[in-house]
Order: sequence, then C-alpha cells, then structure tokens
Amino acid sequence: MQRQKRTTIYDIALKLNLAASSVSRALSNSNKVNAATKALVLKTAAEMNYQHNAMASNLRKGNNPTIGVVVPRINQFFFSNIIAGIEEVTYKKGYNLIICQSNELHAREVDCVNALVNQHVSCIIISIAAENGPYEHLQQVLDHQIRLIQFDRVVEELDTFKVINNNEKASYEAVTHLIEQGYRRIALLEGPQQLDIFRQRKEGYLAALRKHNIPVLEELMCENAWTKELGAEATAQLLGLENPPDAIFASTSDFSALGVLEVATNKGIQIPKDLGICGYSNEPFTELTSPSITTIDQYSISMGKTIANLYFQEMEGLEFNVEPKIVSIKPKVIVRKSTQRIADVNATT
Amino acid sequence: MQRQKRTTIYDIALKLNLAASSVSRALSNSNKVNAATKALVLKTAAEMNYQHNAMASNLRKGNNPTIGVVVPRINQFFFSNIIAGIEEVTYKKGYNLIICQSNELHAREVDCVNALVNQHVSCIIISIAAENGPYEHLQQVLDHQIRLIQFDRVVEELDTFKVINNNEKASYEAVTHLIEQGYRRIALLEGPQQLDIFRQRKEGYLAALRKHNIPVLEELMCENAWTKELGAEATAQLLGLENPPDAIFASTSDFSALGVLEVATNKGIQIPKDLGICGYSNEPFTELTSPSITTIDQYSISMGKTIANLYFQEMEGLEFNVEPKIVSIKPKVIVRKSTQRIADVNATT
DNA sequence: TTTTGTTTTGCAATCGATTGCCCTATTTTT
DNA sequence: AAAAATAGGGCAATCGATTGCAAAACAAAA
Repeated sequence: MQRQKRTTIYDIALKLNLAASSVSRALSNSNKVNAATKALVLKTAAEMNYQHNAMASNLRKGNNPTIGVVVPRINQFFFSNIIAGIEEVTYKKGYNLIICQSNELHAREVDCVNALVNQHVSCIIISIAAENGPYEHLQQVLDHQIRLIQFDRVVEELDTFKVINNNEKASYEAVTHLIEQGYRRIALLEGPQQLDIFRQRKEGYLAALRKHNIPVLEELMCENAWTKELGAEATAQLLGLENPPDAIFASTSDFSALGVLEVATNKGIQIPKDLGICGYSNEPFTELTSPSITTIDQYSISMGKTIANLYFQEMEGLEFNVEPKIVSIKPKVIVRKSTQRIADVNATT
Repeated sequence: MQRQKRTTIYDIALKLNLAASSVSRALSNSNKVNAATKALVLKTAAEMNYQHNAMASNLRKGNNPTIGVVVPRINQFFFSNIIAGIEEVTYKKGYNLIICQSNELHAREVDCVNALVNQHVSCIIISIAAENGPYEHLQQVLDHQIRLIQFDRVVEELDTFKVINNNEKASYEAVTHLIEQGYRRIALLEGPQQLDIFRQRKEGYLAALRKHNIPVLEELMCENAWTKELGAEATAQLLGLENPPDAIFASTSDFSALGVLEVATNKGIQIPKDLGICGYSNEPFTELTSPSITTIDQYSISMGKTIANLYFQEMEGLEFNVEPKIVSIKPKVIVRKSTQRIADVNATT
C-alpha cells in the first residue's frame, strides 16, 4: 500500500469543478449551497473516501471540542467509573475525551495538564495527585482560557468549579452509625492530610465523637493508612494496644478496610461482635467479603455525569467570568454485616 | 477576564524583532539558531505565557502523536487495566491517549472509530463490541493509513496486528484442572458466540473433555450466560437437572461465576465438595469470596504495555506494509478454594 | 424590459507552526 | 588575502478547512 495522500476538500473540488469553499459548505450542511450540489458533493466525498480533518478544522475555528481528564489512577474503580460517567455525556455532545493519569505524582500531573493545554482542549477535569506540590499549572489552565473543573480531591484555594463529595457529612454519618451500634472506642485510619478529602473525613469523625460525648483519643488515630498493607499494619498496632479499639473506621478506602478485616480475622477476632469495620468507596468487593463490609457509596458514575453536565450547562460557550459553582454530592452509608451487631430491620445486607 | 488572544510565535517574533521561523526554531531547539537567541526566545516565551499550539503543529507536520483506544466499557477492570498499561507507555513517548467506550454497541463503536479517524490519530487500539456488525469501519482505518491494533476480542478475518490471550489453552488448562480434581460432569457457561474469544474458550473446554474421554453433553452447555444475573439463571437451571453437573466453568467472566456461587450457596450446596466453580479474568473480588474463586488471570496491565510497545517498536514511523504480528499471551489458571477438593501443596489459596 | 431581491458560487485571507530555500555575516581553509 | 565553508536568520509556501465578502446567476417584482 503506497503512502497515498488523504483526500481533501480540494481534491473533491477539483473533481467536481467547484470551489473548495462550496465543498466545505456542502459538507457542513450549510444552507448556502444548492441541494443538488450538496448531494453531489456528499456522494463524491463518500466515493473518494474523504474523511474530515479535525485538526485543520479545529485550528481554523479556534476551538477543540475535547475534554481532558486527569486522574491519579485510571484503573481505580472510583475513577474509572467517573470517566465512564463523563464519557457517556461527552459522547452525546460529540466531544472527545483525552485521559491521563498522574500516578499520584505531582510532576506527572503537571506534564499531563500542560499537554492538555497544548492541545487547546475546551475543558480540563482533574482530581489532584496525592503528592503535594504547587498548583501553578492549574492557574495556567485558567490563564489560557481553558475551563477547569476539579472533582473529589480539589485545591480549595483555587476558585474553580468543583464537584465534591460531602466527605465530612458522610464520615459523620458513618461514625454515628458505629456509635448507634454500640461501639465506643472507634479508631480512625487517616489518609494523607494534605488532601482535603481526608481532612474532611477526619473532621466528620471528630464531630460525631464530640456530638456523642465520646473522648477523642490520639492513640486511636493512625496517619497514612490508606492502602491495604498500611491498613493491615495500623490494625496490628491498634489491636496490640493495652486498650484496643472496638471499631475501626478506615476512612481512606475499602482496601485499607480489607487490610483491617484480614488482620482481625487472622487474630480470631469476631466481626462485628468484637470489632466493627467500616470502609469508604463501596468497592464491588465489599459486599463479597465475609462478613460483608459497611462502607460509603460515592455514586461515582452519576458523579461523572454531573461533572460533564456542569461543563455543558454552565460553561460551554458562556462567559468566562461567571461565578464558579460548587456541587456537593452527599454520599450514602451502606450498612453491611461488618458493623451490624444490633438487629436492624432496615439494614442492607 | 477578557477574551484575550493566546500568544503565538508571531507575537514573540514581533516583540523580539525576529522572524517567526526563528522563534519556531528556537522553541524546537533547532541548531540553526544562535544559543543566545534561543535563550532569549525561551525567556520571552515564558514571560508572555506562551503555549505551543499542538493543533497547528500537528496539521503542518501531518501527524498527530495520539493513540485512540476503543473498549466496550472503560470501567471494567480488565479494560481499565489495559488502558492503564497503555497509558504508562504512551506517556513516556509523549503521546496522548483518547479513550472511547462502545458500550458493547456496534453503532457506537463505528462512531468512535470515525471520530478517531477524523482526529488523524496515529494508531487505533480496539477491542470490539459484543454486538455483531460489519467491520468496514476498521477497514477504513487501514485505508486511511492509520495503524490498527486489535486486542482481546478481535475480528480474525481482518489482517492487522493483534494481541490476544490464548483463550483456548487457558480454558483447556482450567478444565483439565477441574478434571484432575475429580470433577466429571463439568458444565460450561458460554459467552456470545459471535465473539471469537468465547468460541475459543469453548474449544478449550471441548478439547479438555475429549482428551480425558469425558462425554460432551449438550445439556451442560449454556449459551449466553455472561453476566452475574444470566450466570445465576443458568446455574438454577443446571442444578435443577435430573443429573446436575458437579462443576461449572463460567468461561465468560468472574461475574457470572459469582452468580453461580450465590445460587449454589443459597441452595446449601457445598463448594468445592459438591460443586466446583471456575471463573475467568481474575477480578479482584475472586480472592475475597467464600470460598475464593478459581479463575484465570490475563495479565491485563502488562498486556496493555505489550500493545503499546507493539506500536512503538513495530509500527511507528515504519513502512505500512510490514506483515502484521500476532502476539499471544498465555493466561494463567489461578487455583483457589472453589475447585480444590484434593489437597495440593502447590496450590495458591 | 428594467430593477430589485435572492440563491448560489468563487476568491482569498485566515488559524499557528513548520520548513525548504535563499541571503548575509562570520569563520575557516588554502 | 582570497576562496570556501559555515552559522544564523529571513521569506514565503504549506498543512486543510472555514468564512467574510464579492460576484454571478437566476427569479421575482415593477
């Protein structure tokens, strides 16, 4: 197969003895061309295997109907659901989606964002990496007239559209649930505190304890226990305390809750009788463990749709200086066996 | 904030009293500009908040360092892992990644592919939708000088690069394992037979039975049982047979195996004693169920990397007429509790 | 038939970066 | 010192589609 050039509108114009402009108009279904001509152009274009060149078109029109998404990890259930939700909306609007992953690294996040800015995408949707760093790259996005929507993990100081979970409230409700089930020494597994979502979850935890007059104990709060392994380590430590906790709230993730479950099970501890466990995210596996794990659902797919709709409804084609909206979604506590020691007819299994 | 225009190389040229071409060369680090000039341009560009315009550049250069990926579902573990693997490689090469999902619909797949062709991407990586349909759209890709790599679910007749799992072999080994564990009436849950991967898995199943002189029984093969619900239905039916199976190989997915597990457990059937269960894909949850489910790992992340490397090593910049390679990856049977009724020291738990 | 109005089509500039070719200094070689 | 080579930089065309404006063709109105 020879390296033949692609058919352009000029080729079509030449063949039909027309001007390229007319071909362009015919193809874009403008009402400034004769119906017969239009039909002829369309037919010829098909015959000549013509394909519209989006690069040229976007360049000329000065806009690129593409949305860039930057997430820490593409293959994390929460994020891949978010992406799926976004895609569903953008597809209908004829937008493309460019996906990048930061791998939780700040430098890489900066790279990704810059690449997207170079592409002149219309909007960048981002959930920031765990690794700390300045956020000039995000300010740059705005300076370049590109829309920016932050979700889940956001830089609060930056005045942009945001779609977040009400982490504090969800956390508060989860801990309240634990208290209602009679747990009193509730430990907290924390995530990296530079991320606001983890600070908020801690706030909710503290608020719930205070509300119920339960003392806050430093020894029951473990920093940086956000993977399965770290969760397991922290659990081993907690359970070794002179006065161990009777419940563990793995506010970081279900994976860390899984670590808790494994260590506790291995130690022969009865769950939920002697130890309550609550995770965060409603990963699919949480309903399959034994016992199933109480967790918090973040409505990730619908959150993705919300994010995309935010762009199309509030930003696309509109003025740049509108007041950024902040959409807060209230996650839901999914009660399962790992925290149910009081019979409850309303509970989910 | 006003709708100010973006800085271009002409703006920089004007300011520095240079020609645009020199600015371009300076920015692309050409050795045809003086080092001092180069430094000056770089400095000024930064000051003026200049950002390279990829659309213009790609148009002129006639290539777009972007790879398009089309998968049935972004948020399926296997696919999101594939994407993560691909991304890891493309990121290093400075390529962008455009992601689309077909949602298993043929029409939508065609749309996605066309959008990618319009974007003049360098390569399209695709795993086709379950819904049947002609594959002219894929032929088109080739006609437009765009590289095409099919993976996992491929159109065999189409002569392209392919990265596939050796489904037949994996299936054969899984069934052989079941036979070795003493199961004799092994049922098969099949996926849509228009997809070659499911045909191959059936072949492997049949081959293993034949090899061990076990009769192939029509009543033990259930078509189209590839979701959790369909798997559950099929299981209910199978277990209601006068002569029910003593093992079920859910060749379609772990989800369908999960359906099997639930129905069997509810009926009080002992697993693995009275019924062996084997899934396919090694979804994370398979090691968490009770009992844990024997399944087949497809090395999805590394498969993603393999796919991307195939492009960079065998296709990028090279002639278009090289003989397409077919890379076959041998999946691995992960033996877990759901099929272990004979003590085996080597087994994974 | 002339004038006015409406379609339809063509011309040429434009989007922003790249690159082949040419020109002028400057350096190196003989 | 003259000739040759090299470095540094500018001009202008180019990628392919779009679009404002002008021209031509045709239809309708006077």
